[in-house]
Amino acid sequence: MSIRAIERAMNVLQELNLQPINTIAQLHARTKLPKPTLVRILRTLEEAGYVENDTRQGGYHVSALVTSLSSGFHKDPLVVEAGRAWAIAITRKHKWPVAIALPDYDGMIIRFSTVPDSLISPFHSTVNRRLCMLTRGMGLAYLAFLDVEDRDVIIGILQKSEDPENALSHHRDELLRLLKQVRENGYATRSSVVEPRNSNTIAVPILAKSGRVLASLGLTYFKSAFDSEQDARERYVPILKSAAIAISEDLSRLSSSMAIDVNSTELLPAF
Amino acid sequence: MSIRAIERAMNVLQELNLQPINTIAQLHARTKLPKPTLVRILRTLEEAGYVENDTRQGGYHVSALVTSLSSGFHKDPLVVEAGRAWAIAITRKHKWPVAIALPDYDGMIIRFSTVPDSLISPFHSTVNRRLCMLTRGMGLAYLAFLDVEDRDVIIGILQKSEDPENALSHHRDELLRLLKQVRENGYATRSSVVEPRNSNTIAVPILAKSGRVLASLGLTYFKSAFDSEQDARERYVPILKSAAIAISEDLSRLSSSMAIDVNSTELLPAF
DNA sequence: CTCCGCTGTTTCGCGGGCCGAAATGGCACC
DNA sequence: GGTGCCATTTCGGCCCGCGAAACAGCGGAG
Repeated sequence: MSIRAIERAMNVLQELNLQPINTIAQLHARTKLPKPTLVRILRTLEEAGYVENDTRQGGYHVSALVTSLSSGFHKDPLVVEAGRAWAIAITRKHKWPVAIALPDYDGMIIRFSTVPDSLISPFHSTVNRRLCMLTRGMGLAYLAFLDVEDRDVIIGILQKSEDPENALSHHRDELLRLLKQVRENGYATRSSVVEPRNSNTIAVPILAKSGRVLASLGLTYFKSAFDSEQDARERYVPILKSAAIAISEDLSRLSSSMAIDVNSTELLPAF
Repeated sequence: MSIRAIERAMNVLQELNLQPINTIAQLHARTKLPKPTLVRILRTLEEAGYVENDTRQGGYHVSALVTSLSSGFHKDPLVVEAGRAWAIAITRKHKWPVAIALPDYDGMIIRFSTVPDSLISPFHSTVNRRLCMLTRGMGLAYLAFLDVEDRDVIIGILQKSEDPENALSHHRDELLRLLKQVRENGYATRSSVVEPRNSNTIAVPILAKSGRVLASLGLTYFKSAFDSEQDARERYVPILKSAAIAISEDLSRLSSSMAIDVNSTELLPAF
């Protein structure tokens, strides 16, 4: 009962957001649409200004105008707003993509990702993607720092799950040992039994000043870029930890409603 | 040669982003599309999850999923990334919408706006909107702090413009007097001869540590909410000034590539 | 050079999907 | 009950999007 052409166009636009550059063949494979249809849809989006056909690179990519399709929506939690600039700064300096994930019932949802900023990264932009709590670095980094009561509620929920990625919830001792270690280390990594195997994620919790865990901050890299896992951890764990602390500080300043800043006006230069 | 249904849907989606809630009648008036067509497009977008039909409020609005249409794009300048959290914090506390604008040739372009966050605001989300340099608060706040050389280049360009909003460029003395006053005050406001008359904007420059002006930060309010213009200025100018300084500090920390933070790891708590 | 396999793009005639005037149903106010 | 105005549904016609097929433009292999 709805308009097929529009559904297709929206799917194409979503797909275009998943990669920096998209060939017709890739889009054809992912959307199952006939190529002439894709060309027509892409031309339409291009004439409307949402898409650019980069002939040098041989493919299409979204343009700046796509932001106008969502500019009316930003109800991101403040922790995402506070964290996004830090995430971008890390990616600029260290190249690998960084993401911020928030808890959602029995998993984590990625709310911000610098994948598009990361030139070397062939990863898909993973905004709005759901991550399992027990096998993903960003899930573990959150769960491990949750207070015991809330944590046990979530583990209870996970035990009812059929998802094999939640299997660890049935081995409580093993799970608690893992969480304890995450807490001691101050970071978590993705389980090695889970896809994709050629990359890994290091994640740290973002804590409120009160100590409550709000979100997690994760960096993803290709294993092949480092001699060992240990190398990557030694390099990025301190960076992520200090960024998490900086986000936490920004956050408390922001939510304190700028009372201090307003009072200190007399200290300001004359502008 | 392009697909009409898609063009229409994209226009509707853009319009939906301009107001928190949109009735069919409003959309009909703005897009000139027949109402049955609108209903069909909206149902399509709703089934795809981009739009919600809020029957209580009697209208449609974009949903969280629209972010997936632009999640692959964030090449915002760092100053926008650094400033957005502060803009949101101001709007949360003081309700009025706040925007960040960047220079673009002979005008300013709004790159971020908290209009959607501002419940009281019936203003349109103005992201990507162009503002005149000489009549708008955000333009003057930028231009006044530009170094003399660059400033004169822009004034030269403006003098060639036919736009009546750029008329002041032909009265150099008057213009320079205005800019001098903006510099002394540390803020600018929108010219009173320009639409919309029922609101006003107070804007301050965002300066790099080097002193170079990067962008402007503006707050818009209804005149009727205050006894006088002076009341509004006394209240919001200090807030905007301190926020601009905070953004500037965040920015220099972010672009210093976090070298300091990384080295201070030993000071961190154990997480 | 020619063939091949792979791209992205254009052609074109068929058919069904989108279109919108008109009708319907719903709600608020007089 | 009447009168607007609203969102939504109906339905027949016509147009417009559809996609198989053909075309064109590579680069590499034979």
